[in-house]
Amino acid sequence: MSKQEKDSTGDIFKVRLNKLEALREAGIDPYRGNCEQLHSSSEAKSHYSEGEENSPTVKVAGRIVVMRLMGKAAFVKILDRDGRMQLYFKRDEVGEEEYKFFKKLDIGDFIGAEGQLFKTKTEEITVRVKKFTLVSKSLRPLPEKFHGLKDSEQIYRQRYLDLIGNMDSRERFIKRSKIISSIRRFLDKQNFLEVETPMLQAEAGGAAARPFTTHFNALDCDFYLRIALELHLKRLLVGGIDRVYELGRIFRNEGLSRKHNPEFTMLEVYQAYTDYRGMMKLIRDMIQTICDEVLGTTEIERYDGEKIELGGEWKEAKYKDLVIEATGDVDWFALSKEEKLKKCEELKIEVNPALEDFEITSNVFEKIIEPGLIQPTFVTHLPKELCPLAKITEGDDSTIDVFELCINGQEIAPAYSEQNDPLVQRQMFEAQAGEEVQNIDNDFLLALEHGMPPAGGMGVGIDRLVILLTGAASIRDTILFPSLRPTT
RNA sequence: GGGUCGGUAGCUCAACGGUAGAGCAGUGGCCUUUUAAGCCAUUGGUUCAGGGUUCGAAUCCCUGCCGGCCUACCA
Repeated sequence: MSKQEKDSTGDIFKVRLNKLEALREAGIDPYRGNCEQLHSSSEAKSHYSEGEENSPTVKVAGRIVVMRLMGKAAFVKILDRDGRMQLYFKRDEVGEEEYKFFKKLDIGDFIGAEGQLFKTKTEEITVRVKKFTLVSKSLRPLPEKFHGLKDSEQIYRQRYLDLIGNMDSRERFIKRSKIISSIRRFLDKQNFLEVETPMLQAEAGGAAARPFTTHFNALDCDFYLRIALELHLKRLLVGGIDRVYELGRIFRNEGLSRKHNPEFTMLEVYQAYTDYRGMMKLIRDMIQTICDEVLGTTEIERYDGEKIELGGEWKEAKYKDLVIEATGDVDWFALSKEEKLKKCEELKIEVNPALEDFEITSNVFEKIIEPGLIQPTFVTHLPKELCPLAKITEGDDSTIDVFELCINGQEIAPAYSEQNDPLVQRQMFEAQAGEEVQNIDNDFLLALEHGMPPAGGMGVGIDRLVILLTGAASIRDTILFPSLRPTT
């Protein structure tokens, strides 16, 4: 097929391949060139000073995302890490031959450009290009320039296209990274030590979730991907690292939803010589510091327009009081199991009748109370069955010293006064394990028997925190590459 | 796993039983400050896949694949 015939097919990829071939014939290999990026787009813009003669020369680089050719001059927008920047190409400035070459560039190509800054008549700071270089060629078309990429599947599978076309998505992910670095700064400043513990574990403990299984060839035994960070971090408390945290990925082999991704990022923090009340202050300070450093406001607007205020003191409420309030006229906790089930029916809460009493109550909490906790609320005094790793409340052996911080209708962070009595801990494990006694983490109990200082501990689901702080509609909008079924 | 909605040009979307279209992108022209630039011309389709109903299917039915939402599972 001749070049002419290929061109007439209209297939963009083939047309671009031909352009690439033509460049190479002319002695230009766009994948061999490079350029200097002295300024990012926003750095360049910050160098502008009124009056073009005062403005310095800048060297910028990025991907062409918009091209507006007007005969002998053109406006182009490039995208770099800081966003978009406009370039102005004029035949009389870059030279006739160069301008001819420029006109053959495509949207999607990477270029480097240098020139003086000026303001257009609509006040946009723009580079008046003097010299430019093609440094990488794009062979595929970009998504539509105005609407961007809309197809959710393609957004997830080809996130790079989403990041090029959808600036709100791009900004959300930048915000995620800034939130995480803000968290690290906050904890480091208070002398917490960041550590890394095993992701591959012979027994996946610290939570009640189904783990992913893998095989460890060298040891010839099945291993699990971790489902929590807790048990290793507490071993470090035993080891004398009395302020410790880990921020990393954990894996739970469970359903996918708007609020769940099988691999997600967890922060767990342990501080000795404090308790769950100390954790309250820590998490509030931490979130308010993020608001200050990253968002510049404590007021969040959700995707549906509802406002969340994160400033000031936060509400506190006892679990039991919330349940009684939500279930109305009767004392929920005085009801028999049958009466509870009946009440659930009245309240239109689907409950599996085989569940234990406290599980039915937990269902009520998760289905009608938690979704209503939009403003930050510390829910305290949870029933002991829900958290086998925490201390029993003094003077009330039915509850534990714990809070669950709920914001945006989701659990953002649970925190405990950590159980450090090795004998009580063993009992709790045994009661929970029932028949499956072999699953008890004896190595962890051995560590506890050596003595663990009193401590407050906390887990923060980072993805959900990012959902909250960015007003995202789904966890998939906060994870660059969410889990999807592979395409064959 | 169940329910439900969707999959049409590279992208954003029309057409909803009667010849598959538009805008953007692309290609060829015009245009020396544009802002989703504009103007003229023009290329581009196994309508997700496979069956069925029908004179005729993108459209109706069935099965499958992929995804969204809801739900289930879920410390």
